[in-house]
Amino acid sequence: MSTDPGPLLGRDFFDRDVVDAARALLGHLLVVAPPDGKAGPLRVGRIVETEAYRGQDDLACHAAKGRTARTEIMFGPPGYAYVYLIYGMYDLLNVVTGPGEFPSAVLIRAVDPLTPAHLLTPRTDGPGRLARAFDVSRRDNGLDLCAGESRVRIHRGDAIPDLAVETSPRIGVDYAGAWAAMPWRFTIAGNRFVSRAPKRRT
DNA sequence: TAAGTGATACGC
DNA sequence: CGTATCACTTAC
Repeated sequence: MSTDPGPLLGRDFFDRDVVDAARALLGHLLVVAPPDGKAGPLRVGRIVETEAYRGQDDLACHAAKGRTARTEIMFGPPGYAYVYLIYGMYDLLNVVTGPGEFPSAVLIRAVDPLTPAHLLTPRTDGPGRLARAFDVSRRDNGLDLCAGESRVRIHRGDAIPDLAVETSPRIGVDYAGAWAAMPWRFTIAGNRFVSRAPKRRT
């Protein structure tokens, strides 16, 4: 039923500083096939909101805890999925980036769905809703997003001009001190699927 | 505005 | 072992 989403992004795309990668991911396509044994449409969404989490010094980044079972994937090569559970309910999808094995990842916070809306149950604005709508969960942790046979992949989409990109502080990381102020959230200005930033805690 | 949910990391 | 915390969302 669906059209071919186009070429995959190669490993070299993700092999760069995470802040650059978070910016560059805007406009590209998250493509997710149904899990083995499950029916459903091919889900495709244009990435409209991302956040960068950068290394062990960044107190908002899970890698600040060091190399643990959970963060291990971030200490590996770029282009792999880092999926974890938050608040006991929501799976969040990240893409491991570089340079090299520098521990960092981009959180995909929202997509503009290209798959017809009536085929997607919930909304795709916000990282928890997105993972739920696209049926991404911890079982996908460690998947190679650059491999055509992977269930979860990222395909080339349209480039977004700098004028259409806004930056802001990351959401929900006020515990991270000065790191919370870094403008490492990237959004496509005015897109209706960008999540609404909740009021910051004090 | 608050509560829900369970893995994780850390202290004992 | 116990428990505080959490890159969120939804219902009151």
